[in-house]
Amino acid sequence: MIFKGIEEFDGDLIFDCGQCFRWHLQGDGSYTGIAGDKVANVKFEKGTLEIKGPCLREGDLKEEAFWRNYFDLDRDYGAIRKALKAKDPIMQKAAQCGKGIRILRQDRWETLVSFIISANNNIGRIKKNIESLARERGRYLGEYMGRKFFTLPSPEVLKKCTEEDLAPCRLGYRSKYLIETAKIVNDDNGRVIEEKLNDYCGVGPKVGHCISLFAFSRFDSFPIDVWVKRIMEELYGLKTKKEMEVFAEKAFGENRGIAQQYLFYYMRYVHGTLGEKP
DNA sequence: TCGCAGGTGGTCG
DNA sequence: CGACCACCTGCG
Repeated sequence: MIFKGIEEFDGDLIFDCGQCFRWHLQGDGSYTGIAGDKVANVKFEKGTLEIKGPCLREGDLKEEAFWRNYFDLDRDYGAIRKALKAKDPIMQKAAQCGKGIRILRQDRWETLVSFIISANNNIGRIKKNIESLARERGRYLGEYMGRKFFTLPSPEVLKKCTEEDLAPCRLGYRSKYLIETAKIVNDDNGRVIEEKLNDYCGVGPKVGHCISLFAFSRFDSFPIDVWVKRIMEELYGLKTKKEMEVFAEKAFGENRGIAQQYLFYYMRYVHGTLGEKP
């Protein structure tokens, strides 16, 4: 499946800026991963996005619509970046470096599960926890490019699990959060409700904002994690989270969620934990 | 060994 | 309310 004429798409940024945890870099620069129950390999080169997958048929309009939506292809990120660059000199640089970032439109339940797991956790372990949960309780889809793929367990499956059942996943105290949350979501017929985000167990302000942004495309959500807090202290001289929230709304406006992604990536670039990138 | 990691929930004052 | 603090786990 081919999408042409895409101006802003950088897999290294999209798949490694903290919004998703199930995509893996391949030797050729492409990414292989899973979204919902769809396994795929994604490669971008010179304005052309190529998506391959074990179950992908050429000309499948439904599939095309799925990936177009998933990668938010109809949004003009160039225009958003341009507008953000005009806000201040710091954001100008951040948005410059962040060219190619897109906010995925991820499955709500999967995003909820992923970010409950992310709380007080590090990326490496978050990824392992999620894969482990999928492997233990999800549905096996098959092997693709040398890797076995499993879906995440549905609310219905997860609500029936005990903490003991989930022990092999090494989720720690997050196990009971997931089980409790699964019960609530299951009672709502499997639907994750945006207005109820903070009622879910294990969802506080930070995780809630991540879900709003990454699953509900609420671009005016501005998740403040320790990294964003650090860089805003460093670059903008702000101290408290409250100050940062107020500032972000005023300074970055309705697209402050994307601004957050640019800042997050920019900090890693500045501090050299990332490879060279113009 | 001990602190820390992309916070949250519970408990005080 | 706002300010603590315990919390599973694995890595450095």
